Amino acid sequence: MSRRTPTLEDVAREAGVSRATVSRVVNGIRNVDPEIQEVVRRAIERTGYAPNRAARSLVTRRAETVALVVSGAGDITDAGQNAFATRVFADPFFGRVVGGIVGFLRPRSMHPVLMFAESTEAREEVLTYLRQGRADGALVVSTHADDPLPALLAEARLPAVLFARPSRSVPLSYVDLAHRDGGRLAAEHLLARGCRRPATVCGPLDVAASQERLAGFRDTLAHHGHPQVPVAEGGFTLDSGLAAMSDLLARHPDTDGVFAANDLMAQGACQAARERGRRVPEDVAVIGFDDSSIAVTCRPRLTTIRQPVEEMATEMARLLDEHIHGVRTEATSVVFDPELVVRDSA
Amino acid sequence: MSRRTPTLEDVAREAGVSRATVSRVVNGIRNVDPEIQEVVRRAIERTGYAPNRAARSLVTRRAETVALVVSGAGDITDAGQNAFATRVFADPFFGRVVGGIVGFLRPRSMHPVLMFAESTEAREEVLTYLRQGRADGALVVSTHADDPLPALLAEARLPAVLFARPSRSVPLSYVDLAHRDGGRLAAEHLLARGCRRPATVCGPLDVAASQERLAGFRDTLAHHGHPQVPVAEGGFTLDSGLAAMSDLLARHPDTDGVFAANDLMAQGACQAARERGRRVPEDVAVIGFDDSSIAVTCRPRLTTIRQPVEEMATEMARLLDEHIHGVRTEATSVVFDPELVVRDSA
DNA sequence: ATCAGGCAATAGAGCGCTCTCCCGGAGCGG
DNA sequence: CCGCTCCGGGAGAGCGCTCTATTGCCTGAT
Repeated sequence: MSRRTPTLEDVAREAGVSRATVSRVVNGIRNVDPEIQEVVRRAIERTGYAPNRAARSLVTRRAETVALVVSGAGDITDAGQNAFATRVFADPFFGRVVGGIVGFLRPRSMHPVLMFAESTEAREEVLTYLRQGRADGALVVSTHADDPLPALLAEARLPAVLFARPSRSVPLSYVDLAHRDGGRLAAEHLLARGCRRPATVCGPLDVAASQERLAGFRDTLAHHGHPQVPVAEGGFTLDSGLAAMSDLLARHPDTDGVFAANDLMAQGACQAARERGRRVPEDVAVIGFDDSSIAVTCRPRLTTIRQPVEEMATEMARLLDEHIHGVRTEATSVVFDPELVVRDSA
Repeated sequence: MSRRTPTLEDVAREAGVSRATVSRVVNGIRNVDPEIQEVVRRAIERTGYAPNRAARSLVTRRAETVALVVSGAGDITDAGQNAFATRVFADPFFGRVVGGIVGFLRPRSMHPVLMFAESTEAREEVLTYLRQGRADGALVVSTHADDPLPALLAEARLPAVLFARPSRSVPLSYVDLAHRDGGRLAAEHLLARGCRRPATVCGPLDVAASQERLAGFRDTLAHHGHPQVPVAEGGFTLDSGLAAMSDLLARHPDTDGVFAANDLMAQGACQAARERGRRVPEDVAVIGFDDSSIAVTCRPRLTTIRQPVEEMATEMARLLDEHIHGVRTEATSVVFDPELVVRDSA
């Protein structure tokens, strides 16, 4: 009737075997007599034994945990800490990332530790966390280019995998999308629908993905007789998309097709178009990017370029797992293909 | 030039003191000669020492980690695992919860482990995780009433705090909102605007919060001469809100004010109203609940009942911390007050 | 009968840390 | 000058687990 939690020792005594034998049964390794196995299993049941992870980690040098780091650039004030978290998850994109990661980790009984790294101290804390062995590696999703975290991780030789290619080359594995192809698909679709005056609400140009999407869009249009394409830069938020679209329509009232670099901005663009008396898609076609949940919930439903975020996130987790277990040693990149999803907005 | 990570022993040797002294400096306990403190600190710096958490946890019996469990009822298939995660985070509500929790944990150098418990095995895993001492306690956010997890946690005497009062009484602390007052505020606002035919798109009626919001709304209207109020039940999603509103308008075309039990459904209700040729708020006023990010991003911007989710989440973390450290032993509830936020939709 | 070889199970040495107990010296009142 | 307290510091016993080395036993070849 002791209150303390049972240990291997207790189970061993209960089963009348040694600690080592119980350990083998628990970890399912080496040959253990099936009969004894059963005895041990019953003893475990009876005592309600659960192996102490700290003790195990101490000797295996594995935490069986990975950190999921949402990383920003710059140095936000202390007050902005939880605002950052709120803002990050306001974008359905991260939910999909989490979903994909959990999909891989879970069957392995692992769970991600959620960390935010938008300040220098926060980044330092991530490094410390990993160095202390509380997590075996990090999955990093940067919200901004010029995120210093990847370089810090690489320098400290800590296992990590990034979502998207870092702006400065860093010897870490990453998964990415062929953004340029996404821009191309958007351009081709607008042209196919007969748009004469295409334009784009691009993402922040300090983000590589934005540049690529824009480049793919522009290049394709240039090949089809549109050397100049009106561009307005947004910040991947609904508001910024709305503003950029207003700006675009003010400067080029005859715009009849717009490629927005993500769905949130596409939604904003639709609202701006409506506010200025344009019908979507009749007067102006709008095409988004990501195929996030809002693409189907907003009206009109968005035609968009699908980014297989879940699969990409799953691949991240797989790569990290391989790095942690030493199966993979070289930094690797895996690039996914975008896909056009036609709905109502274009 | 050894490759293995430095231990206390190494630092002690480097500083010319004992292991115990270094430990004291690291943990900042007891009086250590300032001079020696400085010597040790420099040794730590030089060796790049980071205390091994597994070893520390082993002796302190603390993981300094809490689990953030998003729990659902029922028994979803394996394939639905990451879909569940994706869906959960599609609701901006959870981002706010995460933000509030992180806001409390972070200054304490703690980080939440994200877990999903929508199946029996997943729930078992949460219990095992805690029993193994990988986390010191759980913060539970249930998506459905009749979630069996709280009872399991209480039975296992594991520290846990819930978001929202559990449907069946369970001896665990929780934070909640005065939902009834929220319903009352919504009713009063609609009446104040001069609505004659109020109705409501309520939430799933197996959720206590939905019932309370509905009750508060109904009671208040009854007091003001509206004994019968049309009700359509939704599922807290945009689609369900849209469908419920369509239904409502079909059955009661003269409806001129609607209280939707969350913002997502309010947004759906606005879309349904528009599809049926009603202007919002001129023809029909719509009032939401939560004051989530979509309340300000959707058009028209939603008048809504604010739920201070971040503060509630912070309080959850605080309560759990107190339970873990034995400062608080009795299960406690903290109830927050809702607040009317007037924007454009009503 | 002897002994190599293989397999099941045990013994016991740590993993890196905390913390209690102990010791030596300084400070101080009697 | 003695003995007491106080305080800074060290020694060492674990925390609960894994894993290597080892023992004991049985089989089968010599």
